[in-house]
Amino acid sequence: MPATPIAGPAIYAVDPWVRGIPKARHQLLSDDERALLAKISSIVRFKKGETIYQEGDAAEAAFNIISGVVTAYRRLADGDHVSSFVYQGDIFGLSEQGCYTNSAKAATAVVAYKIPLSALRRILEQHADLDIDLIIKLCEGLREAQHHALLLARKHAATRLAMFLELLERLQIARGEPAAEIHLPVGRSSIAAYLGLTPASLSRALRTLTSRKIISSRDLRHIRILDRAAFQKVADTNGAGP
Amino acid sequence: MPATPIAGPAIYAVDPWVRGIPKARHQLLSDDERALLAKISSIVRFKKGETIYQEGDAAEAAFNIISGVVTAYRRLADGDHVSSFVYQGDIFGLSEQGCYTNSAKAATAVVAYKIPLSALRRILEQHADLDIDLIIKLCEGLREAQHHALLLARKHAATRLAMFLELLERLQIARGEPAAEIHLPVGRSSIAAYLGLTPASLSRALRTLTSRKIISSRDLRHIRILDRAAFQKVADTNGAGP
DNA sequence: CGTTGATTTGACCCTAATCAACTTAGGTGG
DNA sequence: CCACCTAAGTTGATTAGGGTCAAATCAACG
Repeated sequence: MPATPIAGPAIYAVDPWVRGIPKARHQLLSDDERALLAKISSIVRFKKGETIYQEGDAAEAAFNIISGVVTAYRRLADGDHVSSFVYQGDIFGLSEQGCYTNSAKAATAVVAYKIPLSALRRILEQHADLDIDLIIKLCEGLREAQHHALLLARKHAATRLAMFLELLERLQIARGEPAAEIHLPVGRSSIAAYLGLTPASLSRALRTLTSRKIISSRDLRHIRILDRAAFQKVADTNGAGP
Repeated sequence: MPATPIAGPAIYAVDPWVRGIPKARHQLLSDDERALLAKISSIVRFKKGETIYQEGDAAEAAFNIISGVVTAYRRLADGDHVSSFVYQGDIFGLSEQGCYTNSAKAATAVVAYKIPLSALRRILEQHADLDIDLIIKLCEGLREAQHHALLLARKHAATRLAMFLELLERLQIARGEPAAEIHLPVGRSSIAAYLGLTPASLSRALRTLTSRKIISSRDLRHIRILDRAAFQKVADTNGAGP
């Protein structure tokens, strides 16, 4: 046996009830619970760009990401809308009446636990602790979706972009990664689809912040915040700065 | 004893797992569960316009609406953003780390169960059935928040408005109310804040649909869809019709 | 019946969409 | 390892649509 075997599914979240260090994310599942879930799940791998499931497909399983990033999106007549970027320790594969409500594709190479819903339901009926963990995680998902809506309600492209970068940075910190630089998990068009902008507008917003020396980008996937105060102002207010 | 005493909190939702009649909403709680919850809750009343709690307040209780409509919103530097309209059978009062993440005010006169979180947590640890009901309801809330984000990502005011009316109609049907006419629970400015528009733009969007004979409004709170096909086209596509 | 706040309308401005041309990045095969 | 090829991203010119601010109308309430 290896020294650190994979213990089983892991759910990371901020506790909705307990007061603690701001945004302290922790592992919700105990070792026993992880082992329990491991017994009913299988490990699956997806190549970058691969479709995991599509909106409307019969939902047989939920997924828990071990590594990589998944894009959850909906296909519309006029292009895609990205609902969320799903990271390690997150869950995806929500269903409504037995069908997935959105599509999912691997934004990077992905390794995940695949948890059949039938088995999951059985376990949830038995183990109240597990239910509570799931409730906590769902609360977090709900808050994130509401944050997304808040972002989309902002009227200026630069504000939306700044809020998004702020979000990525927060997630990075919560994951314990270095946060000097913000890492973009996906390409421009996916970000634009998340922000409700066209790629062209996103590009311009990026240019605006860059030329104002508020941010700088090392390459297409790495952004650094140079002027925190100005950045915050763009993220918070709608009006353009002086 | 009256013939139909108030049985206790009620949660209505669409089951995420079981396939059934499209969008069939039903009562999740059994009589026993409702009685159990009733024991720890109190009934509270709010006058129209009254603030129920504010973002950042210490969260001591969740609420379950018996009658009336509540507006959940966030206060921003440049006006309010409405996250959701909460109806009978819904729950509100989500928290993060012991604090409410948004504000809530009564859009109409409201009667609700107030459920202390401490007692709720205790019950949830015991009763796995109840947890599952809550999970189902949270899934529904998540889907709704994602739908809201989808709506806000649409670029045309008329499209957002149509999607919103569609939503209200769907909810009305789910509640078993007559759906010949769509009832708006709140005033224009709240709707605008939900749609990410200014009241002026909302007014114009309304006018556009009205003058194209797609909808008509009896008064400020009642709208009727005249041309279903055209309406659907506005809601679905982004491009303007001929 | 008047007062107050909400809603509609108008004139103008400004931002992001559009469409298209151009450039860059990244992957492929020689 | 480099040249090529394709998809992705950027940039420019133009336009449509919503924001803004202000005035006028309407509704609700006392």
